[in-house]
Amino acid sequence: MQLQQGQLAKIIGLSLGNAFVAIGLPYELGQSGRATKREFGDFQCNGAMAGGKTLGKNPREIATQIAAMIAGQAGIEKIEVAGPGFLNIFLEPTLLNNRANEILDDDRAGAEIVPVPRKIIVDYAGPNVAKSMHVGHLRATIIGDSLKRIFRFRGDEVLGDAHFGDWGFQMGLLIASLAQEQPDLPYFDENHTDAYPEISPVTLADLERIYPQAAAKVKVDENYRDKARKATAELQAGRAGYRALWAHFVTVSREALKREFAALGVEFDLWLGESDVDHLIADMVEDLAKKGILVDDQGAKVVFVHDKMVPAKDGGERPNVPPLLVISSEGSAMYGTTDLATILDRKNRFQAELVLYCVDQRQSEHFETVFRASDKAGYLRRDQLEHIGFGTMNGKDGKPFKTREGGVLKLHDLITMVRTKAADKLQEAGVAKDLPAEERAQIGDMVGIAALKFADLQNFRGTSYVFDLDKFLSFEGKTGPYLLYACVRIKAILRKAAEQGVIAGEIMIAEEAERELLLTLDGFELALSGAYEKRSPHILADHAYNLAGAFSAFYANCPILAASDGAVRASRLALASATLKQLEIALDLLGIQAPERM
RNA sequence: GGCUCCGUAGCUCAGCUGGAUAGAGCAUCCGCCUUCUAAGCGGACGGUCACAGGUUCGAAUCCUGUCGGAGUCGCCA
Repeated sequence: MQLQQGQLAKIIGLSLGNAFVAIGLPYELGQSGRATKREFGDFQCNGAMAGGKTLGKNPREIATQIAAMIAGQAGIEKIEVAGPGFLNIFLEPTLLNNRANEILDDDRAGAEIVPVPRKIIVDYAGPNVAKSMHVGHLRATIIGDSLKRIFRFRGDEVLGDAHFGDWGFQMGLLIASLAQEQPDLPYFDENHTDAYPEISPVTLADLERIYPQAAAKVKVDENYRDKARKATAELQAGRAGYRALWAHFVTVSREALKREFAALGVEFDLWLGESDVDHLIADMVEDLAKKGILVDDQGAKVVFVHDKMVPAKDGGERPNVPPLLVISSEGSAMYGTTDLATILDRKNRFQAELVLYCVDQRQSEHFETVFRASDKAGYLRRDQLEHIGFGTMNGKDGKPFKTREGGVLKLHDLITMVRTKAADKLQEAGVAKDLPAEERAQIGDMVGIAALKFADLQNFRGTSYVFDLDKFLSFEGKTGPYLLYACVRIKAILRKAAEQGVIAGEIMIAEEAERELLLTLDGFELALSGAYEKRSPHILADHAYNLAGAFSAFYANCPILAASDGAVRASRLALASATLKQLEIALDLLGIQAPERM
C-alpha cells in the first residue's frame, strides 16, 4: 500500500475521519493530536467520546469499531482503545521516516501555503513625529513585523505600513509651541515670500523636549489649546510657513526612527503617513454627506455607528459605540477621519482585501468606530478590518513601566543594554575570541536582539505582561539566545561534517530522541497555521522553542559525527540539517536571525 | 454605572472550539563537561487552575453569580 504524504496528523485524521463517516458520524471527529503521554502512542483521538454522545452509544464500543477499521492500514503500527474511549495510535517507522525525509527535501520545511492568497496590509509600529520610541513601542513593532512575515510566508501578498503619525492636532501643537518659543522664525511670518531655510530649526531632541511640555500645558490652558487647534486647521488648510516647518519636523523624526527600526531589523514596505491621505478627505467627507450618513451633532460632523443605546455614567443614555468624529467643531480632520481615509486609500490604491491594525489594545473602541463607519460607507467591510490589539508592558507594580528615575525607558537604551550584556556574555564564554572585533560585535547584536524579541513574542499578544529587565537580559532557559544556540550547534556540526567529508543521507528514525524530534518537526504546519489564524506569533515562538528543546535532547543523546555506523551518521546529520532549516525559517518569521557561532 | 480583558506553581507566563496524572521558564535542591559549543542535558521540589453554583460520563476550558485587578466610555492620538 502507498504511504500518504504530508503532515502526520492529517494522514491519521484522514483515515480516522473516513472511519467515523462510515459509521454515520462527522468526519471531524477523526481529528487527532499529539498524544499527551508517550505510553499513549504518537497520536491520540478523542472523537469516539463525542460520537458516543450523539449516537447515544457507549463510546468504547465506537472506539473499538473505529480501531478495527484502522488496524492494519499502511503506516499504522498499532491502534488501541483506552479509558472511556480514547484512541491511541502508534505509527510505523516507515511512515515516520517518510515524513522526515519529506521535510528534509522541502524548502518550506513542511509548511503549507494558503489555498487562496489575499492582498493584506499590516499597519504596525505607528511611530510618531517628535517622539522617539520607548519600550512601549517594542510590542507594536515586533508583533506587527512578525505577523507580516507569517502572512507573507503562508502565501498572502502583504505590505507592511508604518502609518506614520505626522498629522493632526499634535502637529498644530508643535507649531504653536515653537511659535511661542521662537516667534522670529520666518515660518511664522505671514508676509514671508522667500523660500524657507533648508536646515531644520529644530533637532529631534528639541521636538522631544517641546512636545511633552506642550501636551501637558494644553490640558490646563484653554487659550493655548485654541491656538494649537487654530494652527492645526491652518496647517491642514495649507499655510505655507506651517507646511515648511512641518516638513522639517517630519524629516527629522523619520530619519531618526528609521535608524531605530533598522537596529531592530525591521523594515516597512510602505512608510505612508496620516498626511498622505489628507488630500482624500474633502472628497470623502462629500461622499459621506451624499450617502446621508454624515450628521451635524454638537457643532461637529459625525457618522453614527451604534446599534443601541446604553446607560451613561451621568444617568442618561449614550450610543453603545461612539460616533466617528469626522470634522471637529473647529473644522479640523480628526484621528478617525484620517483612519477612514486611509482605509479608502488602501482599498483603492492597493486593492487591500484585509487590513490588520497592530495597535495597543486600549484603542479597540476607536477602531470599532472606524471599522463600522467604513462598513457603513461601503469602503471595506467590517470583516476585512481587524484590530490586532496587544497588552501594555507594566512595571512590577502593575502600572505602565517606568525607570527608577520615573521616566520612560527609551527603546534605544534598552537595545544598547541587551547588546552590551550579550557582548559581555560572549567575552565570558570566550567562544568568539579568535574572531575579528567586527564579527564579535555583530554576534552580540544578534544575540541581544533575539533576546529582546523572543522575550516579548513568547507571550500571547492580547494580555499585558510585566516588563522585567532582568528577564530581558537573561540568556538562559526559554529565551532567544537558547534558540540561537541550537542553530549554532547545528551549524558547527555541519561545518565539521563538511571538513570530514561526512554526507547527509536518508533519515531513519530509531532512537526515542529522534522520534520526538521528528514529531516536533511535523508540528510546524500546525503551529504556523495557528499563529496565522489567531494572529499571534507566540504559537510559533513556542514551536521554535520546542524544536530547539527536542534538538538539544537529541544532541545530548545521539552522537552525530561520532556515531560508529556510517548510515546512522548520515541519517542523524540529515535530521540535524532538517532541524536547522525549519528552525531558521521559524526564527526568521519571528524576525530573529542566527549567527554562525556564538 | 456601561462595555472589554485578566485572576493557573514563590515569580513570569502557556494551555481555554470540554478529555487520561494541568505544562514551560526563572528561583531552590541533586546529578552530568578526557566525546559534535555546559548560553546545554537529566532529575527533584512546587498547584483547592480567585470563589460559589450550574451543564456533562468528564470542566482550568462552556453558562450564571460573587470577589479582586486592569483598560476604556466623541472634539489628543
